[in-house]
Amino acid sequence: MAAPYGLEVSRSCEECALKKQGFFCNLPQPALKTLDAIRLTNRYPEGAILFVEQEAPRGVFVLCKGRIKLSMTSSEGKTVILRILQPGEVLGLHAVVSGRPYQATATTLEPCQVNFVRREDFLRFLSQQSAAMLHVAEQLSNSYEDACEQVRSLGLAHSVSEKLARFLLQSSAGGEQTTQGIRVRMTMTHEEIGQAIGSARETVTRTFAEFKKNHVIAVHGSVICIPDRTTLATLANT
Amino acid sequence: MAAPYGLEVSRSCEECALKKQGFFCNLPQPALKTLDAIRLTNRYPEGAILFVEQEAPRGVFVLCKGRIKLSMTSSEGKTVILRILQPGEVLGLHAVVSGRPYQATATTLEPCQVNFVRREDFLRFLSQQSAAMLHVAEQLSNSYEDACEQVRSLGLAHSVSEKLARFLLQSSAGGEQTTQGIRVRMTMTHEEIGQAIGSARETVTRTFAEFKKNHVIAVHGSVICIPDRTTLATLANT
DNA sequence: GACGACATGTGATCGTCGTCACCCCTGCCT
DNA sequence: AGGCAGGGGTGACGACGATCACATGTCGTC
Repeated sequence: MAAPYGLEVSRSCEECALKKQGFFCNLPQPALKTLDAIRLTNRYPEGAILFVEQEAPRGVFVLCKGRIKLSMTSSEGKTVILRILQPGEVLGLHAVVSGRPYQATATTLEPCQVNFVRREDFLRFLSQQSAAMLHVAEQLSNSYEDACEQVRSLGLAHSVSEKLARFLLQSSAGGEQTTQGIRVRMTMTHEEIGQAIGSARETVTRTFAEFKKNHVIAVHGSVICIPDRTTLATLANT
Repeated sequence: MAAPYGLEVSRSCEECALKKQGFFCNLPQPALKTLDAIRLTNRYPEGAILFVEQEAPRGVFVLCKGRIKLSMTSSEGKTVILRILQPGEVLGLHAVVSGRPYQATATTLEPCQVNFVRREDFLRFLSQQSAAMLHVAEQLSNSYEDACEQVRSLGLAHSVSEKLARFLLQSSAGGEQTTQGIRVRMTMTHEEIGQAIGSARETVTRTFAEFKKNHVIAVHGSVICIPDRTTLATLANT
C-alpha cells in the first residue's frame, strides 16, 4: 500500500493528491511547477516539533502523511490542543503572511512526511501567482473557523458533558455510517481529549463512562459507535 | 471635531484615513477607485445588528465610526464576546472569502458609520485587484490571531483573576502613559467583561475589587490606572 | 512470561466560581 | 420631586470539576 517515497523533490506530492482536499494541489499547472521548485520534503519521527509558539515564521508546512498536533501551552505547563491536522492540511500560513510569530506549537503524533516552503520563497511565489493567494485566503478562513469553534466550545459550554458531546460530534464527521450508527476510530487519549476540550483527564474518563451508561455512545477498543447523533447533539446544545 | 459626513458615496472614507490602520485605505489608487464605486455607506443606531451567526455571507463591512461588538451566543442564551471592533476594522471577511456562514454576530455598541460591499462585488474586485488580496490575507491573519488569543484566555487560564489580568493587559495596549502608570478608559460594563473572559458578572466585580485592594489597578469612574504592568503580567501568567 | 510504560478507571476531598437574592447608587425621564 | 432602569457591590450556598492517590488494564519488549 504505502509505496516507498524518496526524499528527492519530484512530482507534486502524490500522497496529498490522493486526499480529497490537497489544498495546494488544485492549483493551475504553472503555479504547481513553481511551487515544486521551491518546496522541500522532510520526514519527521513521532514527537518531532515543526515549530513552537512565539517563534518567528520560518515558512509554511504542508502535511503529506501522518498526523500533527497543533497546541498552545501556558507557562505552568497547561496545554490546549487547537486541532489535529490530517494529511493535506497546511500549517503556519497565518504567521508567514502576517510576519508575526506562530500562534501555536506543531508536534508530530506519528512519523510524518511534510513539505516545507521558506517564507521568502513562499511570499515571492504568492506575488507571482496571484491565483494562489485565493487558496491562502481560504486556508486562513478555515483556520479562523476552527479557532471560532474552539472558542465556542470553551466559552459557551457550561459542563464537560456538553464539551465532550461537541467534540464527539466533530470527530464523528468523518466516520462511516453503519446499521449500529456512526463508527469512528478514536486515536486520541483521554489526556489529549481533555486538552482539546479544556478539562482534566479523569473528568474525560468519567464523562465517557456516563455516556456509555446512557447508551449515547458505545466503545469497542479504539472504535466508538454513535447510535444516534441527535441525542449527542442535544447534549452538545448545538 | 466630528465634521458632518454626508451619506453620499464620495472620497474614500476620511474617518478611516485618520486612524493609523485604515485597512483598505492603503491600497493603490486604482484599487481604491474601484472599491469606492462598489461600496455603500450606511449608518446604524446603537444596538443594530449587522449580521448574525450562521447567516449566509452577504458581504464585507468596514467600520468607519463607532464601536461594534462581535459575539457568539449559545442556545441557552450564554454569550461570548470575541472582540470589540474599532474604526478601521473589517467584519465578515472570512465568511465572504470562504462562502460559509458568519461565525459571529455583529452588534453596534453606539451609533456607527459602516461601509458595505456586497459579496459578489467584493469577490469580483478581488479577482481584478490582486494587490488587495494580500490585505485580505493579512486581515484574516489578524482575525485568526485574535481568536487564538481568546482560546488562550479561555483555555489556559485556571482562574478568573488570570483571565481578567490578561484582559486588562490587552485593553491597556492603547492606553496613555502617565506618571501614575497607564490610563485607559474602560467602556465595557462588568457584564460585558464577563462575557469576554467567560465568567459571571459578580465574579468580575469581585475580582476587580480584589485587584483594587492589592493596588494592581486603580479605578476612577470609567478610567482605570495601571501603575505597574508587570504585576498585572505576573497575574496573567503571560 | 515478566517487566515497565502508558492508558484507563475510580474514590475522596476541596476550592472556585456560578447562581440567587438583595441593596445601593447614578442617571434619565416625565 | 418621584419613579424607573441599568450598573455595580455583596453575602450565602451549592455544584461541578480539578486534584491527589491509587488500582487495574493493555501493550510492546526483553
